[in-house]
Amino acid sequence: MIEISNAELSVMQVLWQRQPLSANEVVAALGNDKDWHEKTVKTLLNRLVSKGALGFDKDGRAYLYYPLIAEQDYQLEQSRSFVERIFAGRVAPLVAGFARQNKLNADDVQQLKQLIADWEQEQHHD
Amino acid sequence: MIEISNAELSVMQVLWQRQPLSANEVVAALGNDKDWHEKTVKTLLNRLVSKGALGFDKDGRAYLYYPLIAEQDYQLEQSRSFVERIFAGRVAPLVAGFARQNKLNADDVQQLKQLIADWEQEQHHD
DNA sequence: TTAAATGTATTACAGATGTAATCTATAGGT
DNA sequence: ACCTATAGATTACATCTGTAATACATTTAA
Repeated sequence: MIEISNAELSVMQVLWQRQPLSANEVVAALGNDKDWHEKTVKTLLNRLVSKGALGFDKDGRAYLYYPLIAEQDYQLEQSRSFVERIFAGRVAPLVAGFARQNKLNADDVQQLKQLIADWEQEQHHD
Repeated sequence: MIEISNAELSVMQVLWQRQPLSANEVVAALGNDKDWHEKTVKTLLNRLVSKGALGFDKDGRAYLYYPLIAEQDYQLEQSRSFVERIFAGRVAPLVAGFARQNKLNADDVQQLKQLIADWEQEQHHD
């Protein structure tokens, strides 16, 4: 399993949004949120390539980077391991925490209801 | 915010289960799951005390350790920051991932339905 | 054609973390 | 009253991470 650090994740998220991007484009995209030196971003790109999380094509002397792992796969694996570690594998208590803190909005609830409906539908299928 | 590392978390979880415990009792409790040297566990206890995550009372030359932060508070904060980082703050997509992977069981769904019912109830009382 | 600019690669360095070993003080046995 | 076993404190050390600076190569402007 490829380990992606917090800072590296921000870089991945830029490239999951739009790809491929040159290093400078990544720097620019991060500029809004992060106050990182250009050199820092280049280091992160480099480490992500070493780890096998990013690939690149050459465009003259510059590289165009793109993700080698899908955001959804990453999200699934991270969710699984987080819920395992913190909630002994059960997701409901996590949602309960959000509910208790009024962190659920109508959209969330709507989506959860739909998920439940789908799940129950699935149970009936033979 | 106190940062608790992965290894340290396992120690906290033992003490959230039962408290207070001597270092040796913690070592014993961890013995089932982890293959850690006694010295390693002592180091983790020490770091957790330094970080303010554990306190202790003296019992002769030994210490009896107990958590200074509540498991529920820790879970809430970790959930919040995880969902923020990975899912832009919305919890429903996380649950959707579990659903897609058939990681929801009837209990989970039952609890989610209850949460939703409570939430909707709450919306009504002005 | 040569020098400057710019892109990537390499090196840097402090703090956190995993994983202990060693040091020091003292409770308890003889 | 001592000695020894043991508990906690301190030190160790490699790797990962955040955060760059410097080195090196090569495109391109003059």
